[in-house]
Amino acid sequence: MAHQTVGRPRPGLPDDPRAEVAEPTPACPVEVALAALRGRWTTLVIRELLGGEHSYSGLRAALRGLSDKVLSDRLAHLVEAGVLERRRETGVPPRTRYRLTPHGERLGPVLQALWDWGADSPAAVSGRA
Amino acid sequence: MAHQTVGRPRPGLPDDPRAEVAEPTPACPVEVALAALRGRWTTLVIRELLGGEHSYSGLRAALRGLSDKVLSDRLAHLVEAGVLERRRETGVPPRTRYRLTPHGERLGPVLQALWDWGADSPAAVSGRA
DNA sequence: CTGAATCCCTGCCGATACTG
DNA sequence: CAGTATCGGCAGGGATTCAG
Repeated sequence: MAHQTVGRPRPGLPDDPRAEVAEPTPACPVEVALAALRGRWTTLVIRELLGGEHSYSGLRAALRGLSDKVLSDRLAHLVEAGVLERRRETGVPPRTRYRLTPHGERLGPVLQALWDWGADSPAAVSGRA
Repeated sequence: MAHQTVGRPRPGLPDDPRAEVAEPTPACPVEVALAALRGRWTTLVIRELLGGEHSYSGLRAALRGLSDKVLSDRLAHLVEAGVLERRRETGVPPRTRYRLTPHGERLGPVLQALWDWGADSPAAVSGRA
């Protein structure tokens, strides 16, 4: 009775053998998710794409301060993680469109959960330096 | 109609000014949450505490491979983030108990969301190297 | 327009040793 | 038992430059 936080029979933590890992391994789904979100600017890139697909320069325009290197790093990483889909428009001015995959769309609730927790955080409320 | 993923009127993304940040700033609740979870071993430490309070050595025993430095780093960081509470038992053998704060307990659903997404991830399913 | 290549600097993490 | 001190290696990230 002391802790039933994760004690529900959902396809999650308690019964799954991967929940017993004693080391940070890629086998743990939580690590997989955090690995996908890892890196500065990553969530902001996702947030832009949650609002609809964008071109490379569109993203760069929306996220000033983000260098080319980091942006292309993030995009490649997110494509690799199955979050984004890259579509090249082979025209005279080469265009590339980035959009969320269905799996990437499902990050919406995840980010929402992170948001809700963070918004409720004492650090966010009391403005602790 | 192209994207209603975050289009619900929950206390989250669309209407909140903090959702429009063009830079990774601590003002964004998502950043707050990810900052709390940041660092290797962090989620595993939290997982151990989700199963009930532990002593310092209890955590170290549960998480072999985790050095003292990193463990105390993580604990201090999580206390700072309002996730953990440290309670010193000033007895003859000095004991220190770590337990989740109510706010820390609320990380349960967050980790669940991360788990669910990661478990559904192509990288986890198809075992992509 | 869409990146890739390079350089440098910082911060994280692990190992070891030491203290109250 | 519960940490802190110190050091070194390595990866992440920013600015700039170059290429397709």
